[in-house]
Amino acid sequence: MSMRSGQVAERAGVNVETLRYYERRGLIAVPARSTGGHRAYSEDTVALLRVIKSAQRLGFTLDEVAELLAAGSRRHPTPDLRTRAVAKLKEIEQRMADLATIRASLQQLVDSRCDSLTGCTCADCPIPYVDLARMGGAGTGSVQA
Amino acid sequence: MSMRSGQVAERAGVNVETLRYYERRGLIAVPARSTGGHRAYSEDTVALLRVIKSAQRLGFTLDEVAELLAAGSRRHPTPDLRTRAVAKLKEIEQRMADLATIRASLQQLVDSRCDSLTGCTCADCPIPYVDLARMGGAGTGSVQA
DNA sequence: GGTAAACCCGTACCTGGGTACGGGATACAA
DNA sequence: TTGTATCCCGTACCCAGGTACGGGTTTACC
Repeated sequence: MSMRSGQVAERAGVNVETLRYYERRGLIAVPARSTGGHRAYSEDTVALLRVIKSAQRLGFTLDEVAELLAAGSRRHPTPDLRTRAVAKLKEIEQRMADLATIRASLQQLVDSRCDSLTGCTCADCPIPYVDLARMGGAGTGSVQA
Repeated sequence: MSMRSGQVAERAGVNVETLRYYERRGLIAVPARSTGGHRAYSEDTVALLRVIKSAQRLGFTLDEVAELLAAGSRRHPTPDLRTRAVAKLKEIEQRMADLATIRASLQQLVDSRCDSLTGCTCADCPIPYVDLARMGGAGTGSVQA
């Protein structure tokens, strides 16, 4: 019982084009074809797509997901997922720390009653001094579905 | 005492190309030109660039910075900056909350001793169920210098 | 057997914030 | 005056993760 791309896409909640894109990226296997050339997917593909989306929501990039999938398909897998999850956890925490710094600066700006980026007349204006250590680091960090 | 683009860029810690880019985007004024056509900037430009970079570090996009600058240059400015800062604060907090959710899921994954995205044999495997409410929302949220 | 929906392919486009390139002109010092 | 450092301009490219387009098949249903 094979499924066509549209069905798979709908059931996994992704765009049809995304299937082709993932195929190109090596995230999903090249599927069998009908006599006419249409892709014929197995049920597993839907589950795999859900796993990929889950991993993305956890903050893994598609490259990382591809590696994890490849590692998982080898027998006697290294404890790669755990290792990477721990590393990712650190990344996430760093990003949260950066956001906390930004939040503090913004809060200061609000408290000080600034009303203009340039000609602000408030005493103790924080704007020129906003200076976060270590910015420009790792992660642009899109984390979305 | 006007400065050339290279000097301004160096003093503000940005690339020369970035000056042209900001000019195109309307973030900095179109500068005067020398007889030969070279841009002649005033001292203020350096300060403005620093302000722009500060605002970026606070999480504002260049479009938002442009609007804030435009609003600030009108006399009797509305308390626009404060208003937007408050809104941005909410955005930042939402992003932090999302990251906290991700962190919790990752932590669960680590704790449950998962070792494969697909064929994980651990009891209580969280991977297929990672499901963050409200993802896919507002912010890709690059926050960098 | 007709027709409409779904599928095929390659390729271009999108967002955001820049950076790089190439060929030509200018500025400044020796 | 000549060298060379800097600047000019338009345009293309970079990252990630897709999405859209257009023209041509195939499948499914009546």
